[in-house]
Amino acid sequence: MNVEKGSKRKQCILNAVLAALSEADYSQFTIEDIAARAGVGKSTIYRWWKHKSDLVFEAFKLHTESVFELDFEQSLEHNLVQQLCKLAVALNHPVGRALLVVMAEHREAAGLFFQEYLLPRRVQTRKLIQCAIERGEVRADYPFELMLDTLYGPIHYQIIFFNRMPDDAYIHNLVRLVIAPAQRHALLEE
Amino acid sequence: MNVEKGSKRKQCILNAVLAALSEADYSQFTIEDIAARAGVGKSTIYRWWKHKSDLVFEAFKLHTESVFELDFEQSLEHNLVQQLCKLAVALNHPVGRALLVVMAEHREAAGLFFQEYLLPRRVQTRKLIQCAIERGEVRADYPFELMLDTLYGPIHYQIIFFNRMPDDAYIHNLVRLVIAPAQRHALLEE
Amino acid sequence: MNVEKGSKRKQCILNAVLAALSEADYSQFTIEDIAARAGVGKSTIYRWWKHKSDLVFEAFKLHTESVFELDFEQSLEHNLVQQLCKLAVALNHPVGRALLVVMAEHREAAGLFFQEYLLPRRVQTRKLIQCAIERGEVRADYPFELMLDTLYGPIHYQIIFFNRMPDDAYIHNLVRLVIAPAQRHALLEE
Amino acid sequence: MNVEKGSKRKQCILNAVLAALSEADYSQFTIEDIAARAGVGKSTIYRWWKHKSDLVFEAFKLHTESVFELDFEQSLEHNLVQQLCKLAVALNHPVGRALLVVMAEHREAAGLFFQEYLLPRRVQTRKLIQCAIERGEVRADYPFELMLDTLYGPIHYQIIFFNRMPDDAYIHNLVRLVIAPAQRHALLEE
DNA sequence: AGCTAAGCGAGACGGTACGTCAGGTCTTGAC
DNA sequence: GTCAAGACCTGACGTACCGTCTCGCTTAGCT
Repeated sequence: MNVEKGSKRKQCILNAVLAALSEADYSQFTIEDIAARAGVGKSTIYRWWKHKSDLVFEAFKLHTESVFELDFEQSLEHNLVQQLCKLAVALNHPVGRALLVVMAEHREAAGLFFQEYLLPRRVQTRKLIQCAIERGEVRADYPFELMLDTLYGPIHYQIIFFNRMPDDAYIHNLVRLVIAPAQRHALLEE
Repeated sequence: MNVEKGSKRKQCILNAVLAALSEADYSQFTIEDIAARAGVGKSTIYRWWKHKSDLVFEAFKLHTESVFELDFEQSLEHNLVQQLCKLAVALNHPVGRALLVVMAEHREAAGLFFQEYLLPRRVQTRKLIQCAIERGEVRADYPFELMLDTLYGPIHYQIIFFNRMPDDAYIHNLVRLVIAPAQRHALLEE
Repeated sequence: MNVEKGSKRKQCILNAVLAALSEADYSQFTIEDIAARAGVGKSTIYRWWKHKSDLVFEAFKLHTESVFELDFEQSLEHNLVQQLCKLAVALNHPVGRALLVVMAEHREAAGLFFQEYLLPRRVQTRKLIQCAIERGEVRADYPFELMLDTLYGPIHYQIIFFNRMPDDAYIHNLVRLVIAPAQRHALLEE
Repeated sequence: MNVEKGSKRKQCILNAVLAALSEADYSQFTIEDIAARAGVGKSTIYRWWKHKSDLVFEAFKLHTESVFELDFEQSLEHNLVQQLCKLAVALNHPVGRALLVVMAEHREAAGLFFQEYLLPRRVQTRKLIQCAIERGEVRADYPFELMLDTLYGPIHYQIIFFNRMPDDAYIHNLVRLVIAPAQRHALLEE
């Protein structure tokens, strides 16, 4: 099929993107290099992706498909720790670093990507929280949106500013610190 | 004096940087434009700043001198709210946006800038916390480093990913949420 | 066709070179100006010509195609006068002046150009001399290589050092003076 | 004295020029390099020489003072051979090469230099010819100006175009070929 | 001997052109 | 008919020198 062929090519190009970003960071990432690696003409790339940034977005999606998977059977805390660990690894990986550059560079594109990809994942996490509430793990009247920012924010902050990937211990401490009040209040109010 | 003369020119160039970044974002920010705005040869810029990133760093410093001023007479909460508000404004300003791009792009340069400029400011905040401990505002045994990440992190996260400047209400809520446990414990332990 | 298309653009660039050199001398001759005149990017020029000198060489070839045409029906003297007259005009033209600068500046490139372009023309002149010998115009045992230097040399010398284009009278006298011995001996030996 | 001091400095600069041109050709010849070599500020150079070309002219004069010395006791032929040999060496030396570049580049400056320096030397040679005429070495009615061009021209021609320094044999043959008619005619008319 | 003014080194400065590079568009020939 | 290959225009990069200019520091010459 046409579609299949196209898909095959797209896949090939995205693999080249992942390979390129794994070898060097975003500053040496060029379309021409990707085309050469993929054995493809530049025009073929531009046929499907309007900008270099789109390539990075898509590569990041490919690279982080599993990061946002939740296990509704497990506790909220366990899920958050798992997710943040995977997120930290993903963001610290060259592909994630590239994503951060692109997000910082192209505000509108960043906004779109956030709306279309990251926000829905966050919605999933909200659903998880809802479950936790229903299971009595955390109290219901708590600013969970804000709480999520205090979880996701520090991960990004550490990577960009401290230039350091938060390790498991950091993330464990972070999660415990942040969800404690939501739990403690619950306990207190009992 | 030599110093004054040099400073005058440098000042002029940095003003051009601020002007340029105010009119358009970092992607249209070019050395040649800065040189033209400042009425200066390109070489004069390259004589003092090795990279475009250095220009941005310095412009950011200039632009945020007052952001990190603390008032040790006031409460910790008040200081944090004030500082985060000013930080949010500064980061959301084109100069701050440019800084974020540069930090994401140039890891090493970012590390240096963080060590030399941002970390010392954070040390000041730590001192403020020490005061607050001594004044009994907050308990002593609390992971304040981590707490600071949960304050600074969300501000950056909101700006980069939500593409939105946290407003005063957000920051008030954030600070209250984050320092509450440190205070509550203190109260509880009395 | 590819060739034609490329040729068209190359032609366009070479025309720009000729135009530029006609308006100002080699010292104001810049690649950027050529690119602008030809409505072409700089890189397009650099794709085909490694150095500015190559542009000048090629422009000179274009400009002097007819200079070295010989008429084997005519006498040696007549041919030499004709050729030297055309050569004088060509060298005195801005394009020729530029060639002289480039030849003086880039010895190796000059050597190549001489080998590949000027020497073959000189070989033609040698053939003409051979004809003249066979026709009895000049004697066979004469150092014609050296003689050619005493013809071409003064033309260049006048242009570079006297900054003056040799006129027809000068060239007539020169040729007569130089070939007389070759002829006279022939006569004497009869 | 002021003059002496200035002279000392000028000498020092000219030595630096000769040294620089001996090590690399004119294309790497920069004022800044000369200033550094001479341990002198750029402004000191520009105080005495308006342009880079003037430096080359003066260095060439310094370098060729002895080239144009004639020995009126010796025969015309001997003098010409000697002079042309020395000229060939001088022109082939980097300083001479630089002179050729500058002459080709700056027509007006070249004209001035020719008028003020080279032409007077040629006048000396004319005087020598006058002696030769009076001594009966050569006939009086001969186009000696043109003849001189056929001597000097080929030397320059060989150096610039053949990129080859004429050796003694070449020069001997050249001189003999060129002055033979002037001598032979003299003989014939006796 | 001390003082002042010229001369100087050092090198910053505004420019101009360089040659390179990559982005994103457009063309072409082969498959 | 599609697509790799790559030519093309654009525009910024960072570098190298130019010729001008300003700065203080010598240092000579006069008091």
